[in-house]
Amino acid sequence: MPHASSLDDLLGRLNPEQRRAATHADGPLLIVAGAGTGKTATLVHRVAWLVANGVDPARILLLTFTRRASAEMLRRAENLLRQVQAARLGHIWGGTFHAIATRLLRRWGKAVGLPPDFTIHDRADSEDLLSVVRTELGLAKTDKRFPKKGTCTDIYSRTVNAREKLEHALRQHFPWCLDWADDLRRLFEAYVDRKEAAGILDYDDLLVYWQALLADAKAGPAVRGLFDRVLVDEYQDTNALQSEIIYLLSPAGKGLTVVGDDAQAIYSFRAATVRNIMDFPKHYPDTTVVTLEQNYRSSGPILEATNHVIALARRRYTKNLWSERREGQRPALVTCEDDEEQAEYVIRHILEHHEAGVALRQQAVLFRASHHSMLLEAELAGRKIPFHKYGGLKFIETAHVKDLLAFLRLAENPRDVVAGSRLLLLVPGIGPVKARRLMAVLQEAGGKLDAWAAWTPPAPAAGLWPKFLGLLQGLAASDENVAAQVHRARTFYAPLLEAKYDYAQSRLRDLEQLELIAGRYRSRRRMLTEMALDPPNSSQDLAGPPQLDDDYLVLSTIHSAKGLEWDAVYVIHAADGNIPSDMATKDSDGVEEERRLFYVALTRAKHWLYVCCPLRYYHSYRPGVSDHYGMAQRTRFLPEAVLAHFEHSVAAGDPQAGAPAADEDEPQGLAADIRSPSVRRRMKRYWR
DNA sequence: CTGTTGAAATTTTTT
DNA sequence: ATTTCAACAG
Repeated sequence: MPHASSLDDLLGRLNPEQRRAATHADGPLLIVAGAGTGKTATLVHRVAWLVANGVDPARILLLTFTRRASAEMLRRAENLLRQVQAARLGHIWGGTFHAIATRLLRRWGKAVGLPPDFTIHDRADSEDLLSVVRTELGLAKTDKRFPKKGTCTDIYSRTVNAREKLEHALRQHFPWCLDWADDLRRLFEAYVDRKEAAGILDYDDLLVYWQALLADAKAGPAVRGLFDRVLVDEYQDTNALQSEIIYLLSPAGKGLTVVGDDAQAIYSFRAATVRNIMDFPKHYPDTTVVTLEQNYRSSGPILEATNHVIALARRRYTKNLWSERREGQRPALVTCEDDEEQAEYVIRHILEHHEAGVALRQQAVLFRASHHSMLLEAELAGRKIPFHKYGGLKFIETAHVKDLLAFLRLAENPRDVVAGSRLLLLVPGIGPVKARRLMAVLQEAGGKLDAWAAWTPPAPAAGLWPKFLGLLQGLAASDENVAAQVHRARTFYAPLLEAKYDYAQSRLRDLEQLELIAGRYRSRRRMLTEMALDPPNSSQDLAGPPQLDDDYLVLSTIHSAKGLEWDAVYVIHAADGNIPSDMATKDSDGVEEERRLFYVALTRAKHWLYVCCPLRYYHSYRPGVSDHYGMAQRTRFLPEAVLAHFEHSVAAGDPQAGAPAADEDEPQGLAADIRSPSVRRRMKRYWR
């Protein structure tokens, strides 16, 4: 081990437990890492240590929760290796379960009957295909309403990922759909056939086929043999199917390292189960468990408070997070009158910190549901404070972007019914019935677009049809770069867009952005795969290489904030009904998960933490309630005993505005409009 | 068949 | 506010 001694110096910066984990030999290893305990540093050092000790980087598999986490870890490990002048990391296998599955299946999928050029459907595509199949089966017109496509997809996904029987999944998670069990079964069977016929894999299939590949008598050992070391991050958020994949990759746990924190399990709605991490030592005899408890992230008072929040949870791996830091401000619990006052308060403090030298990107506003930040976004936009929103509606999910990508997708896979129908419906005179027939024709012709040339379009489509067909044939045969293909589709599509949507100008600008970004991809297939697996979060993401000097505030759902940290964190809408979400309070498991979610939010903060609770909140619809305002209660996760660790304050209105209080009998919404007439106008822009 | 209009129902988090 | 479905005119 030529570099062991210099690496030792670097390892010396770790605490004893971290070092034990980083330099563990090759028996199964479970690292239980509390929030802010240097989990990433430990993993990074472990990767570097392995490579410095002669493990071939190309035989290391690093599974992370997001592509971003993977890139960050590889970057830091590479850095360490450079310092000890050891081997380069080179071609380590890093990425999400789904991304790695794609790579493996493109290469070895043939062994389980997959064509190498399969198409990947994202969540929305899966819903659409399921909906197509549903109408074909005639399940749409029944006396009682059939579950919505989104619900159907959730049910399907759960049975696959949790490996549960349909009845069981329905009883546990979708009891109101129990009546439909038989129809759902028929639907799912037809859906599976349909995907197979069209060469389509959805997210769940990527895992299913990976599992099948590993279980295959011939291909299994070959794929397993690719890796000497397997490291899995965020193990508490893996599901049953993923845990099987891990098992098949390393049945005895040799070379296997998993890292996680049961107190931060927040993805059970995606069928993740905390049992994976709890039972790990049972599944892999001789597991070494290392627990990281020294917190390096948060100030003493913040850690004190978050420890009390999570102490009220039921949990099994007990950790006592401690820190050497005592100093710091206590976290604040801020009571606000309403949403607007909350936005005022948050912005005021963001600006104060900013003036004191804390960059905007070192500050984050966190919330439970994507729409909780709507008003804040409008206010930020109005004051020209730059921000970046993670989670929620993605750029890729907007109708016009989906339309444009559908051109490329149909050219890539002419059997893709979802892309095809979407395009056909754009043509005037073509409705669902003709679209379905045309897709059937295409399917029978083995995907040859020429099959459409024989078709006589109805009068309204006569002018457009030849151009439409010509474009698609051109794209299908095209070997131009991807940007040029996007350009051709955009030129054809622009007038249709203008006729179909409001705010055409801003949508057209989005498509220009899309054309720019297309230039980054080597091939059309590459681009479509990336778009499905790792879509850009917002149009800002597409705007080109990030400027080092540009600074923006971070807005994020709590889920998307996982693994990240900021100097100042503002948790908004910390009221019962939002945190915990009303949706999740039907059983105690749901409430416990919401508690962990709240805990994740609080533990993102390094120096300043603000928890805001608006007393009055707006809800869009509630049966039998005409009044659209409700009175909120502080979140149940901050009972009196825990509150002792918070500083209390009341967000008084913005002193600068000096607006008179609203009249008692005047509806609040109207008063708000009068005070700030531009807010509503700005809100409208949000939906573009 | 298509395209439009209206009414009823629904409500989160994401690879 | 959005999605879904039914009714109806062309």
